[in-house]
Amino acid sequence: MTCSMKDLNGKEYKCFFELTLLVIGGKWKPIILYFLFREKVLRFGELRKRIPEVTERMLTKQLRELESDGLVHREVYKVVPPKVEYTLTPIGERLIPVLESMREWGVEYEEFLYDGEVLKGEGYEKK
Amino acid sequence: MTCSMKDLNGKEYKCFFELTLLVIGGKWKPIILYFLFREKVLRFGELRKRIPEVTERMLTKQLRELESDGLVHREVYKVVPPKVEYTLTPIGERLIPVLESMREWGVEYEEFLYDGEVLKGEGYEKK
DNA sequence: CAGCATCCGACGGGATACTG
DNA sequence: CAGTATCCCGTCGGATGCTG
Repeated sequence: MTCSMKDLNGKEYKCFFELTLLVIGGKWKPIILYFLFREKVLRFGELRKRIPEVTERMLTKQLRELESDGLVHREVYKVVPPKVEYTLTPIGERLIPVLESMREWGVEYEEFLYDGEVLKGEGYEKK
Repeated sequence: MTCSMKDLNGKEYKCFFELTLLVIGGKWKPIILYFLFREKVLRFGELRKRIPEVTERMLTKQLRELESDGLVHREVYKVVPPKVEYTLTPIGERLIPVLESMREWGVEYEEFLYDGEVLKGEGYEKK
């Protein structure tokens, strides 16, 4: 496995792990992708409701990045009031199994944490 | 899927995707994990040789985080000159299939990029 | 050999206010 | 409704130098 330098929209990556991380690494991207996968078509405001903690600015930014990376399709309707719908592209959908496997490992990992190998005697508290 | 707030070593996460991203998200972590998976036992200097671009500081930092997150085991031999060996823990090994699926998607995604949906007419160049 | 300490720049991401 | 435009700050990660 040689890891030569390539780049994606100005961001560098040395191997395919990193390429994938570049694309899904934004703070809100996995959640956005997951909601789009579950509900197929969502408007901007609908996404906001489903992810209440995100600010408009960040939601816009992350969606634009997902769009320019080709994972999300943005359909603009020329009406008043404005209407914009977001959907996954085919390559975006192919990412879902990866997210699923990450989720599964996360579940397992959390159990591991509570079983105490790491947190043994460190005063960790669950909120 | 409700996403309530929890935290891992002070870092917050709302769902299992994010938990996994917290743990593997460091710039050099996937590569470190992958080399440890392939070669089972590696000393600090051996890791450096395999990842020439990383600085000592960053390699140390990422290894310490992986260790405190329970993915990597650090074995210190009290000899002169110092000798430290790194290995994957069981939960660390269980992460490998996830990294593999990320790598596979990355390969597919790169093909998609070169087929031009995203880069069509944007002057993208392969180095 | 395997590190830690310090300094520093870049940028990811938050808060707030404004608009076609 | 679906965004921009500013401002700002914390952190990630690089460079360099020192040590048990």
